[in-house]
Amino acid sequence: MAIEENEFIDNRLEKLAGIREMGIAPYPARTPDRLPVEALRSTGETEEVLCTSGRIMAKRKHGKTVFCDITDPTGRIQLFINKKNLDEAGWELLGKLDLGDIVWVSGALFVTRTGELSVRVGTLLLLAKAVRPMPVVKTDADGEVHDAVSDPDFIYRHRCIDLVLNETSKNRFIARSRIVSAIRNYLDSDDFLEVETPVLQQIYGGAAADPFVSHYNSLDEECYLRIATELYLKRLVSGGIHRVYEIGKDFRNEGIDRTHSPEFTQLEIYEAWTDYNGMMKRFEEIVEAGAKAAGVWPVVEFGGHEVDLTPPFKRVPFVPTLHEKSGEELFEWDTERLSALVKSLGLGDDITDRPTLMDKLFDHYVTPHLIQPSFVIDYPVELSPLAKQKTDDPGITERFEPFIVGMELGNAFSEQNDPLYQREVLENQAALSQHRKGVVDQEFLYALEVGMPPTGGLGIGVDRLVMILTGAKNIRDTILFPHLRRDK
RNA sequence: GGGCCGCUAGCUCAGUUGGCAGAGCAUCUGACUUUUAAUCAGAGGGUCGGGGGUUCAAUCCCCCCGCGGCUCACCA
Repeated sequence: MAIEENEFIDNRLEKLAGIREMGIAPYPARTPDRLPVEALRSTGETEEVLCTSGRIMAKRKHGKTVFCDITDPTGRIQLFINKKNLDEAGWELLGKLDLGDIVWVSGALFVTRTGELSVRVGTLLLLAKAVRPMPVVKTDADGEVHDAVSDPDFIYRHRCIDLVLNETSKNRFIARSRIVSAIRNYLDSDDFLEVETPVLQQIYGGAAADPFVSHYNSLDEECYLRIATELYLKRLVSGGIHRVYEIGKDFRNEGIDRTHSPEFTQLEIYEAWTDYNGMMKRFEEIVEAGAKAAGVWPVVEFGGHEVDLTPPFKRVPFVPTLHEKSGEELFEWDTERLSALVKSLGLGDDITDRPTLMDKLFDHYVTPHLIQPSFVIDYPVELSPLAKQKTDDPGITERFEPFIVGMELGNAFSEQNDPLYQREVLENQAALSQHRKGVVDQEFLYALEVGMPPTGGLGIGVDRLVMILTGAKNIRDTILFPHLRRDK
């Protein structure tokens, strides 16, 4: 398929041809020595000839003088290009340059009479000709941005333009990278081992979600993209890797919305000789490390809320809080009455599954109040098949979910390590499952049977944590290339 | 999947109670040797998301479809 034709591209292709006719290679392989733009700026006025390179973002022509603004990731600087300072070829080349082209320049630095530090360009080289125009965004003297590219579809499909034109977007992805580095650094320096477990799995588990299904051609076998790393990581704890974590993509073949992406980044950590209380501390410290890396420690603003990230986070017990916020002793109600209530609240019709009813009611009555960082603790056992029960109350599990600004950021528990109990729960669950009737991960149970020490486990939705720490309102704004329907 | 909103020039957006389609920026031509949303003079640029219907006439009204946004549902 040839490049599309339009007035702008045709015009640039003509200039490109003209440049080649001049004997200039428009896409040279090598960049002569250069300083980053910001390094040049911080040098200030000097007679010394310095070099830099960047993308032409603005061009103001004044006859025999042309001003250009060029940028690189470090900043922006003005070029002062005067016919008398350039050789003839350089001046001719300038006439064939457009906004978006990537150039290299050398020259002394001086301040113009309007006070702008500028490169008095003596040599001008083309490093890459842009044949497709980029939208032009201008900022006026008051700092007001005009014609910003804001169409989300355009931004998601053409992230390269978003990153060049939208500073907040670029900074958010830089922050994301630093947050993830800080988390790794925190865990690595506390003797955790980072591992990689299979993405393609024959038996998927560790969560309740529909998987993406694929196929091994050479084995002629169905396989699944993982929905969680949990079961593999616990096998490693059994194997004596007592502090272990993985950061990677999980895939869930379910709805896409503001807080759900079918392909998302999950951090799971497992630590022997501790329990869910230990995991609460880990979560608090991970948030602290991330917030410091993002430069929002200890208070971050999100959606009009001042969120205080200072530990300890509030502990919110599931059942008492549900009773308090709803004003009813819901846990004492029979299933029929709960179902009717859920229906009357418009949360779903004909739900007869007790755990699901409880979950919905909790989401309705409690979750919206969890603005400041909170751990919802002590979930009913029915909601938590992989968690250990409390010794003094087998109806409650040692489990928590962290919430910030009403958003669930993860899930953690004192891991169930009783192999007989775990087998029973998983087999019962599998018998009821629509997707994989009777399928139980025997290797996981094998590992528990061999013996797994008391262990705390914690999963964190990394994209959502990045949302909180960078103010992103949609999970897609934390993912460089979010999934979109085919563009037709 | 449901509801609501949107799709007009390369970009940001007006607009037409149904009657030859508009602006700013960008582009092209010209002027200009310290400008910075440069300025001035001129020019070009559109399948008004796609298809069907109603009508003398549809970008506008109706139906279907596509893509997107918000939201509800689903989602450990």
